[in-house]
Amino acid sequence: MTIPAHTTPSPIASNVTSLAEHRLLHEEVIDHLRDLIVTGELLPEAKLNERVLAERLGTSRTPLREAIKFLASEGLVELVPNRGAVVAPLKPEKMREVFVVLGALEALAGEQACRNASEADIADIRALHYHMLAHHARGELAQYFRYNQLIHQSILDCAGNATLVQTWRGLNAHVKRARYMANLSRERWDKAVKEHEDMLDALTRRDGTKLQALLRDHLANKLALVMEALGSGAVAEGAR
Amino acid sequence: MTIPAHTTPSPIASNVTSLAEHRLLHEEVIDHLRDLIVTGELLPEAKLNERVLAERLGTSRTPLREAIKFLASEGLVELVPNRGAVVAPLKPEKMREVFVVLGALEALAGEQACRNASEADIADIRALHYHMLAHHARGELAQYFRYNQLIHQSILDCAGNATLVQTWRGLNAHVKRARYMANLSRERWDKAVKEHEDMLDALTRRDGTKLQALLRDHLANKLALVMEALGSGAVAEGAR
DNA sequence: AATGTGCATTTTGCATACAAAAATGGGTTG
DNA sequence: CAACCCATTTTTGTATGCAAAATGCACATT
Repeated sequence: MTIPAHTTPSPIASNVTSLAEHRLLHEEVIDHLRDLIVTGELLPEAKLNERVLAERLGTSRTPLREAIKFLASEGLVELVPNRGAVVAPLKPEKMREVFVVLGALEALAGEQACRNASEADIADIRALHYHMLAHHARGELAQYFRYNQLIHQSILDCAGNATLVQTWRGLNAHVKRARYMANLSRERWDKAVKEHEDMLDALTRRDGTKLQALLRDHLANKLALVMEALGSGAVAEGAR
Repeated sequence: MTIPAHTTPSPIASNVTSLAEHRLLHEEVIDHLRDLIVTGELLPEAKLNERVLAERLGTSRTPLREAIKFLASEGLVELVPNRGAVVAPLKPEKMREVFVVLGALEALAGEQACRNASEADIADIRALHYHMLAHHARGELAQYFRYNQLIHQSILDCAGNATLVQTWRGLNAHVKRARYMANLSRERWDKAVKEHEDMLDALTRRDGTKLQALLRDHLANKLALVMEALGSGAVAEGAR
């Protein structure tokens, strides 16, 4: 029933920190609502009843509606005129699209990262990598995901392109959402880890072309994984 | 004082048509406000006074605030806690970032378009191309831009990836905004047209690799153009 | 039984009201 | 003359009110 911490306190790369003081309500609501959607607590196609949701989030309808508009622009919710909003459906076709675009973005990021990353940046990523390996070895899926995400995000950060990061983040939310629904076979999991090894290797050697290709493949494999899950009707098994 | 029609009635590629009936107020406001920002009628860093803007757009503050949140997610406005929103500044660094990402997206689109486009699609793009040439010959800049945008959008559409289109659209708004501020030398203009010739050629031959490279170069040149304009202090000369 | 039809309820969309925070400005003091 | 302080005004952030649209449901009709 508790909500996983997904606000990514990101050990490295804290670019958009700032607001220390008491955050604004509608901003809180944006993050809270996004979290509910990404973690699958609000299932795809679920209707967002304003009165009910506002009460659940402890606000009035106004900040909630503003948050919904924000998330609509991110693509996580869909606005239906005069009928409010629904959680964006999780269609296989949409997933395919998102992964294709993410592939291009991560490939770009990988290339740039090989150019721009400092040795310290790479060391940080290596550290994250070993954390991830540890969690993989212990079969701790949630923590594995966490570090996996942090690694990808760090590579993005190293590209030195905040716009790229922001764009990626928006699309990645969809992936995270699918992740929560897909079960990971040990076989696929091992494969993914192996791919990460290769990626770290390419980054260390600053072989941008190689890293680009690896990231594309990695994303393609993730897609295949998600498609399996979606195809097998495991779509609606997200929460609770 | 009148506002240029920027809602792109798009001769070809009308994918997201639907709502025939009376659109919702906050949606109107989103488009109207985006237009004001993209055309430079609202200059970068301009403060968005809710009371004034609401009056100007003929609504109350509620739909306006919802629109602002939506556009904030697109990156066209920035939210400052307890101090409202401002039109996103138009920094050279941001432009560089946007063009790099757009380059990757358009390259991806070009590659996919060479695979997926029907002959009819290509014929349509060719038609747009000739329209553009005509306007170029007559020195009609605004109409040239219009068809230029339509061509790029059509290539995107041909990629058959709605998410790609949506992502591109959001970033492209920033470019459009810069466009309205940059003056185009005849020399650069001719060069851009020549590049479009090559692009059409590659698309016709379905040479995805070539088109990809051309699009990347084309975007890089556009960036150089915008940077000139921004660098020469012509930033604040948008409107009025 | 299936399909309309009209009324009651719910829900959305927009406007307004109110409270808290920030800007403004004028006067005082060092 | 500049810097600071405090009261006033303005502006933002949130909650609430109200009208229009949608939904649900009982009942009538074929």
